[in-house]
Amino acid sequence: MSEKPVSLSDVATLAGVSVSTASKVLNGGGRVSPETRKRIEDVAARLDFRPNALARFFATGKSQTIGVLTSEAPSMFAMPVLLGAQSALGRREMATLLYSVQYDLRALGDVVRKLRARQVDGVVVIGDGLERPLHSISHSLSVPVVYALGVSESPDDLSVTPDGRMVGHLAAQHLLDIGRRRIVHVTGPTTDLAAVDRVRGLNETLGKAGVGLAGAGVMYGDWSRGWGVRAASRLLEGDRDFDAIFCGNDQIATGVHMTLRMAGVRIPDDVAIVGVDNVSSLLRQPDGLITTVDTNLAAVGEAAAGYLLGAPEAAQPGVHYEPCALVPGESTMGTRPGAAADEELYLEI
Amino acid sequence: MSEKPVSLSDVATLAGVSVSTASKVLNGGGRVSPETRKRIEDVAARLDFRPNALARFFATGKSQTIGVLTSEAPSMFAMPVLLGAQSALGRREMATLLYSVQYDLRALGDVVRKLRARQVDGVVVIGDGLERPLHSISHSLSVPVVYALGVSESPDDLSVTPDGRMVGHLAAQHLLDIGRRRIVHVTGPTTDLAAVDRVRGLNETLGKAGVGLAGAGVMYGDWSRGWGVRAASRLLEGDRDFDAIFCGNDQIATGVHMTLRMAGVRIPDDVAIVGVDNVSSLLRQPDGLITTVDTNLAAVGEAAAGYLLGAPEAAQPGVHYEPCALVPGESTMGTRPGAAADEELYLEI
DNA sequence: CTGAAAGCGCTTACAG
DNA sequence: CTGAAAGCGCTTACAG
Repeated sequence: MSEKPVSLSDVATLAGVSVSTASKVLNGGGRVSPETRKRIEDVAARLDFRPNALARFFATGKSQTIGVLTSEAPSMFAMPVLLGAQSALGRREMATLLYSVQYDLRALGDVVRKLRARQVDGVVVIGDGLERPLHSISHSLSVPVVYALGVSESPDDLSVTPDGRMVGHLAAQHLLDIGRRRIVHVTGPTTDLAAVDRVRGLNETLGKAGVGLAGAGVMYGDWSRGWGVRAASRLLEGDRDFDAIFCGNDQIATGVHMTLRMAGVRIPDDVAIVGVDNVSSLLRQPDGLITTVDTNLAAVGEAAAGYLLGAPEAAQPGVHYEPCALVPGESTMGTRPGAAADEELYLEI
Repeated sequence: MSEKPVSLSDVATLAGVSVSTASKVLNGGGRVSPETRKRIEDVAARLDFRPNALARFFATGKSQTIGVLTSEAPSMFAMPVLLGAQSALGRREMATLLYSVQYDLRALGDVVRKLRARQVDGVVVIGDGLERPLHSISHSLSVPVVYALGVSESPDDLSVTPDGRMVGHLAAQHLLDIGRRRIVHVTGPTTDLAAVDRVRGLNETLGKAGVGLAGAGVMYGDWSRGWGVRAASRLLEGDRDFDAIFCGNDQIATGVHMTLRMAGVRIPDDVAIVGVDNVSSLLRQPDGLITTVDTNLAAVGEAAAGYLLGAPEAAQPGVHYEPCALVPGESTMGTRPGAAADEELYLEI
């Protein structure tokens, strides 16, 4: 389909001016007479002139490109962050160069070389949560680097991550609001700072209300549905003195939900459940079954891109926390009247 | 911490040759005496010479970059495809330029301009399943375009997507293998080709075994957990003459699972359940609870990249189907002895 | 086997 | 307000 592309000098020639002047006009700047300007703009429009970005990058030494690093193992939580960042970058005419790497030093070294060779103007490193700090690559690049969905090992770096304490605050406040006072917490590994932050927020809000955690305290495990199943079984074997379970994520909440219902526990009447992550919505199949805290991952990505492009030297190093939001569902609010109309199809085949 | 970068002419000077010769050597080609070659390579290594990619792209007119388009709304299923493509591209020294767009014509027009301005050498369009055909942008680009996780509206385009019939085959065969004969199928909308393909595969394999679907046939609905809950409730209200449920995805399977267990149905003893997508593994929290068919999304992305780079004119237009794989879990195999050791921690706080 | 030279299409001081 | 010229760092026929 491509005719040979129109160049700046084509435009200049046809407009009867020099390339310098044409360049100046098309980049919006400089003192140029209105008539000349208009003539050039008209010709450019008529020829559908598209500047050769490769030539421009070369001439300016800037690629108008941001490198985005993501972990090779596909954690779906990185996706919204990635798209949030891409969207914010796109708005500023920046392109997104994606690299997926294993976060070991050797692979990182390779990718840093590639980023340098391509002269990226900045880098966003997307992590995989707070279980491990992210290797800092800032010292091996001369352009700004921001870390997202994870925290850099170096305190001199800027990291953006969901506000885990706020997750705990929102969940606790919601459960208090619906009158629950005997709350237990089932979550992931005690070594994962995401779990720890949520516990902290939970305790802060409960503490203010003069309420303590019910039962044996926090049940740490892993992040799987299977752990939710097992944790709920244990709770059922105990004194059953609880009216709400705050789960560290939606997978655990699903496991808990399955197990409690199987035991005849009514949800939310007997026990309310809150999860975290809003997974059903991430899967594009929102069902409102489980009340959850949405960690707003797109905003994390957008914020990271914003810090990168905004005023890199102005943004304070350290960890920036993005606010999250509670998404009410049936596991705390019950079924709303009128919901779940039976509009499905039955079909013989 | 960047010193001024080393240029090709620095290398040439220090090696006592011309830039032409240095260029030839460093690009691996040409007739050059072994001594000269070695001298240049040594100097390049010593100076840690990294060619300026921007200059090279400009000189050659090729950007060594592939544009990857993905839908703006973050469907997590696109993530593994994206990473698979990026990984295959990276292996060939190609970079991945990511654009997320709404798939409407106007937004597509904009992004096509950007892709052209940046002189991408090819494009992968990542779709969002088979519910709608993808707009074809091939005619507005002079470089090859491949469609993944979706099918282009144009039969002249090459599309790569998971093999939906094989999903049905595998699920059916697995259920037959474990002795089930009264199988029902609960799936998504009848308008979604992914659902339709799976139904077709299911019927083919059951047909060969002389088994028909149990009950009222295929239950079409949506892809949500909520639909799984409602479908299972209806089945429980019926004659209960079924010993297996093949669910169109894992969300539906989870809803079905919750509901059956709540009703005291034993899984898999009374009813076996199979889902699709291997979501728990995509979430990096595999739990083995539900037998599922993994659609191998990373392979879809890799295949798309492969067609793009391989021999674009050799690859036949049309739809290419990537094979998928069954991942057995407790919902058909029961708990394996020794599994689910109770290694979690209890912690007071 | 090696090198001088032109060229890729743009930007950017600088001079007029 | 406008233009001539140099330069960005590499590749690529071409001549020797």
